[in-house]
Amino acid sequence: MGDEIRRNMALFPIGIVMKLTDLTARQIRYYEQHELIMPARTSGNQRLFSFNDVERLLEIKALIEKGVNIAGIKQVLNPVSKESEEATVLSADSESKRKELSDIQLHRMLKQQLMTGKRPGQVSLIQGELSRFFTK
DNA sequence: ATTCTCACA
DNA sequence: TGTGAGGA
Repeated sequence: MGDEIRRNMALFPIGIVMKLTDLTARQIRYYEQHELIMPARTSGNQRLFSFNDVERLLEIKALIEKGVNIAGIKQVLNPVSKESEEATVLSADSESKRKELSDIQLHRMLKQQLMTGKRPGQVSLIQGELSRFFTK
């Protein structure tokens, strides 16, 4: 896994990212404020995005179109803690561990469903069951 | 020509 | 989220 450096290499300015993602500069900056992305900066304070940032923005865009809000996206997309999920499980006691585990499984299922765009007839699950995560 | 931050007749 | 101001 070595070309991860290439994918995380800051390359393009916001103008190009706008065309690549069909998002407005406003939206891109807004998502950054909410820590959904954290692009690099040039010495002149200009944002520089990597391939990963762009892909991430595309995922965010997809989720927003699915009707998911920032809080929800934070749950589904969490690069800020790839191992925090497991850490949560490891640091939990037997009883809460069972709960945390089911949460993580549900978490992954929801992500898969939202990203894969499955089950057209159960959009209610996205607003109902998912709200459980948004609120808490 | 581009992007940045801030603020809202 | 849009949009315009004012600066880099």
